[in-house]
Amino acid sequence: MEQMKQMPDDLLARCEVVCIHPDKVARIKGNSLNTEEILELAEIFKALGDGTRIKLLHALAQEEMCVCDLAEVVAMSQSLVSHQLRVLRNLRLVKYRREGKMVYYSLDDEHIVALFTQGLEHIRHR
Amino acid sequence: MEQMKQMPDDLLARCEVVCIHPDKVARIKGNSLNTEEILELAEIFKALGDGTRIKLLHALAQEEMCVCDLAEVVAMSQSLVSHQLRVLRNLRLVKYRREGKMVYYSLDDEHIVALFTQGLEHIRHR
DNA sequence: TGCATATATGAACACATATTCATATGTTGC
DNA sequence: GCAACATATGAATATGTGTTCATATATGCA
Repeated sequence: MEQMKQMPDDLLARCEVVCIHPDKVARIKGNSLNTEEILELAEIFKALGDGTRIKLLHALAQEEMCVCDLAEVVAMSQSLVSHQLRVLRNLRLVKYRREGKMVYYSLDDEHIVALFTQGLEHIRHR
Repeated sequence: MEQMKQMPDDLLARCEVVCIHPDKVARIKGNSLNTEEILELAEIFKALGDGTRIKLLHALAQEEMCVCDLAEVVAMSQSLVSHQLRVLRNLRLVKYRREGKMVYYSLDDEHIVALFTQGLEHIRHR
């Protein structure tokens, strides 16, 4: 802490460890994802990063289902299922249609199944 | 709440909304992932569900890099990068090798790149 | 209209987690 | 040994998020 006080101002301004390979760093930096892509990617993966939502998506990957059936399948409360379906809905991972009192959900994106499969491959091969 | 008190005990024991399509529910339930698979899948996707880790992985997808260079590339502190690299290490998504004072990280799994690509495809096609 | 059912949602809580700060560990060279 | 550097890590904090509870909305039926 006291050594910080002795550093010149320009070094203080940088406030970071020195980089070792400036050329490599510049090259990789030039090929980085833009902010929007990073945020969207993180959102998608975050949505898949929860056991309850994985169960829901895996069920819906097989068949369209109504909310109360989904609740039974994943053995959780209707309220929780509804909340999580909204998360998936907002990310357009699932779509829904109303039929009388019931609402039927299904997958809205073929890529999701592909991500699932790839993820399963991953954990099964090591 | 008072209506709960009036319900017969067996209904209270179920304590859930009635399921509408028992046959369908049974079928989907029979084809569900096991607990361990769900947990592992969630862990992997959770690791990918963070902007900082996405940046790190995307950089490592191009080239092996040492920690201080990674910190410079993602424009974050060395401490944070180290913490996040540990997360990726524990999940065996990255591996490392020591060379003198420096530690070089690289991807430990080809599937990760595939997941990345698939995710990018997803957000770019809609 | 009123009641029952199916779903959605706001609020609250508990828990996880990303980030920062300070410091420890490990390596090189003197 | 010591000093400088690269990395790792524990503690603290702040923010996010999964779950529950109560309640609201919407549809169908008598």
